[in-house]
Amino acid sequence: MEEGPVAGRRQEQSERRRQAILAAARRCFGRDGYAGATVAVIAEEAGVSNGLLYQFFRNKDHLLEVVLKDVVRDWVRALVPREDERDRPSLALEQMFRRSVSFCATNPLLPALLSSDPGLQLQRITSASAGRLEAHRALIAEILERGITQGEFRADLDVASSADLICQLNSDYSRRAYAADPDFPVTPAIIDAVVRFILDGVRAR
Amino acid sequence: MEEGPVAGRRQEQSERRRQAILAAARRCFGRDGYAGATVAVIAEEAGVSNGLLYQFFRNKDHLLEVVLKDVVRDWVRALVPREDERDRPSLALEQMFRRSVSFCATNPLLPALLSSDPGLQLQRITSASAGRLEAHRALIAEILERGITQGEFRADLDVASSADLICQLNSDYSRRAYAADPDFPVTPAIIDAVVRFILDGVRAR
Amino acid sequence: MEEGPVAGRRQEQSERRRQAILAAARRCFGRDGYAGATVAVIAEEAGVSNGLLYQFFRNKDHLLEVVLKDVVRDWVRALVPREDERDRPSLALEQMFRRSVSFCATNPLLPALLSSDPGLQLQRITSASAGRLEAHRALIAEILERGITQGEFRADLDVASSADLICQLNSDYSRRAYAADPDFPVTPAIIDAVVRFILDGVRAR
Amino acid sequence: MEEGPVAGRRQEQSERRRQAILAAARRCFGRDGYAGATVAVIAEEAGVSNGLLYQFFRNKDHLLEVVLKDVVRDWVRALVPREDERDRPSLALEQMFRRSVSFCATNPLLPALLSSDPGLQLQRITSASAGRLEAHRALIAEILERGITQGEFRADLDVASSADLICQLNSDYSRRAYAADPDFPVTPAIIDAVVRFILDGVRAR
DNA sequence: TATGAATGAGTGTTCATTCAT
DNA sequence: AATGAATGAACACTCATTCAT
Repeated sequence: MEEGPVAGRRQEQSERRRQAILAAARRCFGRDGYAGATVAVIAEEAGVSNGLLYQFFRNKDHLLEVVLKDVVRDWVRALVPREDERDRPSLALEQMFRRSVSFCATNPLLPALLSSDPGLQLQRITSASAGRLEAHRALIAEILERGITQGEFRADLDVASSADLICQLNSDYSRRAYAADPDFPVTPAIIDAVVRFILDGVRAR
Repeated sequence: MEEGPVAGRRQEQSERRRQAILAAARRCFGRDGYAGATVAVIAEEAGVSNGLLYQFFRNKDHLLEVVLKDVVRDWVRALVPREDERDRPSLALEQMFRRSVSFCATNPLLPALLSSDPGLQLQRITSASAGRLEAHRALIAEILERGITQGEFRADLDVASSADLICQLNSDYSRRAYAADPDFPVTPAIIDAVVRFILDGVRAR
Repeated sequence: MEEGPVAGRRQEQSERRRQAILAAARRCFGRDGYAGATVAVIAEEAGVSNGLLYQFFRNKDHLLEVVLKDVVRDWVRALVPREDERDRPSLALEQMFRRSVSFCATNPLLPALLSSDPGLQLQRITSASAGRLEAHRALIAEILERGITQGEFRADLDVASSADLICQLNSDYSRRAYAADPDFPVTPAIIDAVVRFILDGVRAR
Repeated sequence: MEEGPVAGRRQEQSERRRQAILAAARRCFGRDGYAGATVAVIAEEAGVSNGLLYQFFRNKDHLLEVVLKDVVRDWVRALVPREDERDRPSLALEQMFRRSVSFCATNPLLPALLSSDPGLQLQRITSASAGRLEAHRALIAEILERGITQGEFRADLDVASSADLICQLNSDYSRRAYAADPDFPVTPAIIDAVVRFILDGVRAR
């Protein structure tokens, strides 16, 4: 009924808790997978009660759905080329790759999404996000086309396949950067090698 | 107690059932993920009773562990260069890539393993298999070294990073070949493009 | 603290809200049963907040208790013979029956009470209302006695049992009139038949 | 695989447990209503584990469905006129009434069904049983018709309405016989009075 | 007085695991 | 060796109740 600082503070705390739940869910889903993560643990890590979760999200599925949308949104946002990269396709490709890796290194869950984790059984859910990945691939294709036009990239490049490959490497090393598997560390040297590899593959000789 | 043909036949049937369970488990884990697969369904698909499973395997975890070891063993076996590829590093790389994709296209579960599927919660388990993946990478490194020695590959190649990258692409497209996501199909054109990318990246100019 | 028209108006609105809650509770309990009705829905239908309910009623049980008392009070009030029926026992019986049916047709919840709905788990609660039902039966007995005295009813009538029977039929058809089960509709013809049955059973030959 | 006394004994015990669950469910549903009865309590009263219940019944709903079907089947079975009552309509009506009361006095849950307990919210479920109640009413109508033909019952009897009324009383006192409410006991005297009332209403003068 | 965000005990249900046969 | 009936711990989810505002 009453609007004002009082209602505001309450609403504010409520929103803070909602965010805490989302953050905890990102961590848990990313760490334990969908089935492995329990609502109870998510709530505990968020520092709220079991039931509060259901005031914000219809059910566990819905929570995951929202988390995924947020993560993918953040990721795609990070990938968009900066203004000064517009006319330098090679740089655009390189920076996109590096930003993606950086992003994932600090963002749980995306790896699972990118690898189409069968444990998530997310057919319906991820299809919503699939469009965004497609957009990402289209973005790369666009950069490649521009590079060809400008003569910086090979004229005979198979744009579609190359975009797929680059998009794939983007996802891969981003995922591994997060997973931080000690047996397969993603060192700066490797990152540099991959960048060189990509550019070698697309650049005109 | 009894030795002879009867005991032999029994043992034989027992081994056949064990294999049936392992085959069903491969399918189920690959299709449904670890948490999604139920012991009951695995037993049913194997055509045995629920309880028999526990005569061969300590528990669900153990079953997965054995399945994974087998799958990785089969995979690595398929990757080893053929005799006639020994002295042709480029061909060896290409065939290794193509064989891996073929293998995964008909082998559920490996993709999940390769992507460190968090749904599988394989931290402890995969460490056992990690050694084999490491061996795979070493194998690639060996091919690269030979190619450099023979002058077929670039002399300034970063062997370790390149091996990592190629191993990664191996896993990626193998995984995707199995997943068969309609939104991201792995067409022959893409396979060819990836092969070309790899060879472009390592070959001497 | 403050006395005057403001306090009065506040108190007035408070009472109006209390009544809104009671009305909503009648509807909900009648429609959904005790366990099926939720405090949240009752509050919503009453147009008040969840918590306000607990300012007027100790808990859900208490709310039901009050609702039941009110309903039974209204019902019994409706049953009391009118002035002009005082000396005409047959008419009194008939009108009582018809009024009860009419009352229940527009009053949820009473039917559930009348049928000792186990879903309501009313053992302790209804005992409070039982006295009123007993009063109703006594009322019928009284009418029967008067009818016997006046020679309109059979002299050998088992008053207690007959009162019980009539009270029962009262409840039955009242309940059914509300339930409005399409498979067992309470038509005017049935009402008439029941009235005739009752009068046939008690009237002197 | 193996059929014989061993498998038989196991199967036998299994069936015994199934029956124990059904019996416990009858008691619990009858005593506590659908929502009030918990699966845990039913299992405990049946002396089995929580989970076993779900080997026999899909879920709580299904369990109730089966229980209801059984109860109604038993009840209707009890109501069918005996051979020697065939040509004596008055006796048939009387015995039907008395048998129904006896049946319900020892059979939990039927009362709840008969009173269309809204707490059960059984629309879909009971509709299956509604047919049986309809059959019951048809049975009474048949007896009435025969009585009219034989000249034992009033020629001007409204058969449909009378059948409804008698069916209703059948249900009522059956229900009350089970509920055994101390405030409204069903004494033999009352039973006799109701029987007399019914026969008075239908018999020719 | 009035709100509704927050709680947590309790529910129905699943499923890995055991064990009598 | 093999079965599958039986177990019970664990899960997602609901809802009566409380309390800071």
